[in-house]
Amino acid sequence: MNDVHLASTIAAAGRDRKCADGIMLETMTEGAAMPAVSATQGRSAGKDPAARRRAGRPSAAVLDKAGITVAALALISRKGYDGLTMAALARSLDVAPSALYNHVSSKDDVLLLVEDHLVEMVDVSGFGAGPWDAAVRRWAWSYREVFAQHTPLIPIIAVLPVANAPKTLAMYEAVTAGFGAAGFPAEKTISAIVALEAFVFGAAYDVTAPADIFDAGTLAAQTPNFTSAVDRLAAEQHPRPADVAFSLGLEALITGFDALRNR
Amino acid sequence: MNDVHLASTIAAAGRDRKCADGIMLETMTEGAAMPAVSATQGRSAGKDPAARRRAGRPSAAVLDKAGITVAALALISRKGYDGLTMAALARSLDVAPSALYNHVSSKDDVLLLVEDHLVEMVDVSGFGAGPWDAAVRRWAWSYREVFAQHTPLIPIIAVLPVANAPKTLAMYEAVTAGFGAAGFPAEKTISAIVALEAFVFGAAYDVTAPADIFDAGTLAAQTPNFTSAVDRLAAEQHPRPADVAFSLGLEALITGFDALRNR
DNA sequence: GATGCTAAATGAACGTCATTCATTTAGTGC
DNA sequence: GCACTAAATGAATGACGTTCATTTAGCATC
Repeated sequence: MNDVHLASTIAAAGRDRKCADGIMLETMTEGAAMPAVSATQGRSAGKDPAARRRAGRPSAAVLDKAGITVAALALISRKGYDGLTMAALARSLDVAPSALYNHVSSKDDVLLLVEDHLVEMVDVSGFGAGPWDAAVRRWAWSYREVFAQHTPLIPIIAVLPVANAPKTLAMYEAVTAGFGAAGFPAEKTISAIVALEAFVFGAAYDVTAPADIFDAGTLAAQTPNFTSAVDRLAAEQHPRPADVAFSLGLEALITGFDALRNR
Repeated sequence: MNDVHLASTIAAAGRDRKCADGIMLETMTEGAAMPAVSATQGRSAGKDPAARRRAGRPSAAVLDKAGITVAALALISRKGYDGLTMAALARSLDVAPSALYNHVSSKDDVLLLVEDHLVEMVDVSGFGAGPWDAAVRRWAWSYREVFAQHTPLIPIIAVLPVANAPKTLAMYEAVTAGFGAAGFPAEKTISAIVALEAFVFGAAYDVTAPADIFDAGTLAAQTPNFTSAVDRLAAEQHPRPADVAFSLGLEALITGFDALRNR
């Protein structure tokens, strides 16, 4: 009964990784590194579970954090978060499950890598160019869009110390700078961002909710006000009701916070 | 690394259950029913795991949904959500784990029972008495307070069809009625409630976040704006920073929605 | 009053999953 | 050449949710 997410086009867009974070240094030692790298990315449907490579340290490292992150993302978009098991992840990388633990300390650590990768897709380009309210609007919509496809990460990111996620920290820096440049009072900036983020996370869940979530069923007779209000909303025929609620709340927050700025 | 919740005084308040839902009819047949009932409520730290009762249907039913709900709540406040396993729940009720499945269909079903019980503690008493904004304020604060202690339920309640949770539906009815009585446009009511709820759920996570969540650590030098803003907030010495963000966002939402009312 | 039906318990077993540990092998620094 | 560490395999472990066969109790029906 846990949430199964369909393949998301957004997640598939995260294919363009530059050159990893650090570890890639060892690839210069010998030419045998190349096939190892292609194995990390290309051979996802290898038929032999783990029969070719014998025990012991291989000449070129098979795994690194960047490769694990990409494989996890691909697995999630193919099978959803229920399909993301350490065994499945290992199989998609053509290694034994225990090999993963040389690079990550736990499954939560994998989720953290995924989270920090996804944050890069959040659009902060509006800050520093154009008006403040448009920047907030663009940021919030894209933020919600990304995590609506990855709601199982929300409980993690919501309480995650930023020191553990450099890309997430970079996003906060960009947003904070944008608030400051727009004349937002410094002592209220973090609180405002936290409030906007809380709204974004909660709204991300709404996107994935079933269409009939507000159908009271047999109890409709006992909830006349609620049922009537649901009908009134349905009569408006919005393609995505969650968008209406998100827009309504976001505009209220933007208007309210806008009034706090000095200019 | 999953969330461990400390014992909450709120959860302990759910002790007063009336008399179960239905099944209690059979207790009139014989006097042996009494010890069985006291076993459900009183003997929580029974030393014998399940040795006294022999196989087969007992004279008086040992389990019912209300008893399972209360036991789950007690277990959660003692051991947190990590401690809520079907085996532990069964042990606290002095039954075999498989016996639970005669009354609930899955562990998620147990969580749904808990959720619907907790919603009763949300304060909707402001609606129908006093001004609209005060009612929303009281509702939102109490809603956040309850679920801050039960964040693992948020992914469930956020996408839960209301027909499956009668108490939750009752809450929506009360809030919707309050909005209508205050002149809120009917076609926007559900969207406004959904937006407020999204904010509440997201904010509930913030309450449980570690105090040093915004400590950038070694990366502080690369994030001057963010680090400075964090320091400015810290200088204000608020006892609970999450409350400041919640208040800031909630007041903006209330103000924004207030402007939509007809009066 | 025997017979069947269903509800509600036990106890054994299963399958999945994250994680650990001993072992093997490859490269690096002294 | 030698110790040390990194990175892989493979086997094993321990939870945990769930299912299934079995047993027993009460109720309804003929």
